[in-house]
Amino acid sequence: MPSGPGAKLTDVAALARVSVGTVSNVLNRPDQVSFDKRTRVLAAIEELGFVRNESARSLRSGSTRSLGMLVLDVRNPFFTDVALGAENVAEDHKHSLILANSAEDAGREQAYLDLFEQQRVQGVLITPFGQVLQRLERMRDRGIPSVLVDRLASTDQFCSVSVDDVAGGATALDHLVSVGSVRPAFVGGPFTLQQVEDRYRGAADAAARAGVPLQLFETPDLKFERGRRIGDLMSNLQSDKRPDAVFAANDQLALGLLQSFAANGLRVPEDVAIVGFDDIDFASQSSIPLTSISQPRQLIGERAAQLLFDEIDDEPGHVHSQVVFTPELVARQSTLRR
Amino acid sequence: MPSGPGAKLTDVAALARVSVGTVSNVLNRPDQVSFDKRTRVLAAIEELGFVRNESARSLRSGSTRSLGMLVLDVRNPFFTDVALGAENVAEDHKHSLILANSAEDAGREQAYLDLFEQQRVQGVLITPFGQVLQRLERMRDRGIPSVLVDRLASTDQFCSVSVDDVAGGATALDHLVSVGSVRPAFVGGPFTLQQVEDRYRGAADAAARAGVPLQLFETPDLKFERGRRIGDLMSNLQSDKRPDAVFAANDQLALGLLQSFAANGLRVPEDVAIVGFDDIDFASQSSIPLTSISQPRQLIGERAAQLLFDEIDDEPGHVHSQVVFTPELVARQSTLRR
DNA sequence: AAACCGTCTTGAATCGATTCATTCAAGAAC
DNA sequence: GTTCTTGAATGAATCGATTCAAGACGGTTT
Repeated sequence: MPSGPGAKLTDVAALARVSVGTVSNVLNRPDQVSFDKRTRVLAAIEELGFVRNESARSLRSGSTRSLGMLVLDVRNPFFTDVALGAENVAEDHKHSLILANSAEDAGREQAYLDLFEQQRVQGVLITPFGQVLQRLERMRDRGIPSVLVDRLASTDQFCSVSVDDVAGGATALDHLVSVGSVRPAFVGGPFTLQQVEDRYRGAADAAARAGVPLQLFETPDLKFERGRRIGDLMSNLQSDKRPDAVFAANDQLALGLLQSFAANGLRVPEDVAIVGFDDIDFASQSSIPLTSISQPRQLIGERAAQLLFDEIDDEPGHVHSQVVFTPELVARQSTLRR
Repeated sequence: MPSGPGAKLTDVAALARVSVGTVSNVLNRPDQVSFDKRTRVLAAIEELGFVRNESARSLRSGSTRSLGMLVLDVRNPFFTDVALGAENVAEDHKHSLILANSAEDAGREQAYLDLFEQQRVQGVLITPFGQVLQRLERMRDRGIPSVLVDRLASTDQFCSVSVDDVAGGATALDHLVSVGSVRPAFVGGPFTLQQVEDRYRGAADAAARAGVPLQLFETPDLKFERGRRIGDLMSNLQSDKRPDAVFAANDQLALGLLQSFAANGLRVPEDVAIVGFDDIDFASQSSIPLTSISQPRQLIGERAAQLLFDEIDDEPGHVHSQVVFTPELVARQSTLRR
């Protein structure tokens, strides 16, 4: 019968009639302890229901076993997929991942970075929202490195893992033109998000090359509901003014548009074709499956975590690297009439 | 210019020419410190870039400022919404929420509970997967209480926040019958998940009352891909054997079914009507919007966190309570022909 | 001037696991 | 029989913030 709360290392040592050092060794370097003492200690641990106090452990040893991850929006499946990839790598390194949500709010972002510093996490994976690069540099100088996720590092001060959003934007627009669009539009915002900016720029360049105009619908966020509203707005335009194809800055927006068009009696893709970005699972699961620009979501998380562990383990000799994946078009029904 | 890594409390005290106790007071009870010392201390903190060491803090004070939350599947938007609600309440209490993902794996579930114990979290929010109730009781006896989320506590040993899944199941089936189904089916599993079991039972009872048979398609999980496969399987049935309506145990399954039916040329709802469960955002955003049984997702998370804080704060006099929300039908196009 | 009071401030003791220099035992080498 | 070597075990010192009993200070009252 395990007993009450709060057995500590010394209690275990007393019960097993060994020193505290030996108990600690059983916990951390079990092969350096003789068989019979080891078994005695393990039995004592079991009997007392001893659970090691992580605070004491990391205070003394000076290092925690955790990473912090700060994403723009936990409700966006893109980010939970990235987080999943990162979590798997963290687990391999026997670290845990603390997942936090800045919710596109600069204040929350700062608050969570405070928290990560206080907790002395070993490193941070972050999709930045506000102006945090300076702060991240400072943290790195104090021993908490970070890796930028889904965002190319504009300096050589950080590792980053991202996709080539400009190329992705161009791919999307080329595709729309190739299925016959002559009045394409871009929907997305805010343009302070680098991802949005880049996707737009890629699309705008491609449109210029193709000799078609690109209409712009700027939005304050990238949520479903926003897509719905923009969709309603477009649906009310005269058909010769209405875009015949839309490139949305992410899939949530795109799905909102899709639903709005369906509700307003517009046919997709005949009246309006749609391309999204991210290729979240729900894109293909939608009953008019959505054409999207696919990012290797889990892989992004995995690589980011690997780079972070490189920097953590290897502090002095570490060279920052920028991993850039090329996103791929996945053409589905929302742009392809059958 | 903030200096190097690792300024500690004593450094701050030295620079501000006060004692460590005073610095600690500035941090924790600022109103008990005179104005000029307080400003001196704050200036020193600023100058040194001091960040308090949470490990040391919680070792000495004996308490952390964090909750653990363990969900079945972070990739399911239902759970991220619940987590969001919980996180907001945690934030109000100046606690942070450590979000972890058991991924419907009993081993991971145990591992994360180990972690939470070692970290001495103040409490745990959990959607149990394996047999963990005994363990949770033991943890509570040692001072780490937990609240069951999306799962009715079968004992009076815990607080819980859930919805009435039996009623929800009945509502779903009644609705299908009311729109004309005579050959409804239930899709879901594993039945070791209480939620699945209850939703099925409610539906089965309702079917019996209505005098229709209820076909059962049992699944090993509740993911999209599974729904797609079951959908393909159903689509290949002869039309007089094929269910004319499906109640899926959650929305991800339902959306998989929806997509499969569309791909196989079955019309929804004319050939097959579909009801899901959870009413995640993507349910309504699907281009044939999905009828679903709605749960107050964020509210579930909020109430669960509130109950947990009640128990944390109020340890001796705490009475466990079961909050049960009644889920609501949200009828959309997947069951209503226009 | 002594006694008293409330408000600030002080600093040594403390939380619990880890570390590491030191001790010990037993076998190997000479 | 003595000295070395090796592997295991020991336990006091340590990590950094918090706590709290005790002290300092300034002002009031008697």
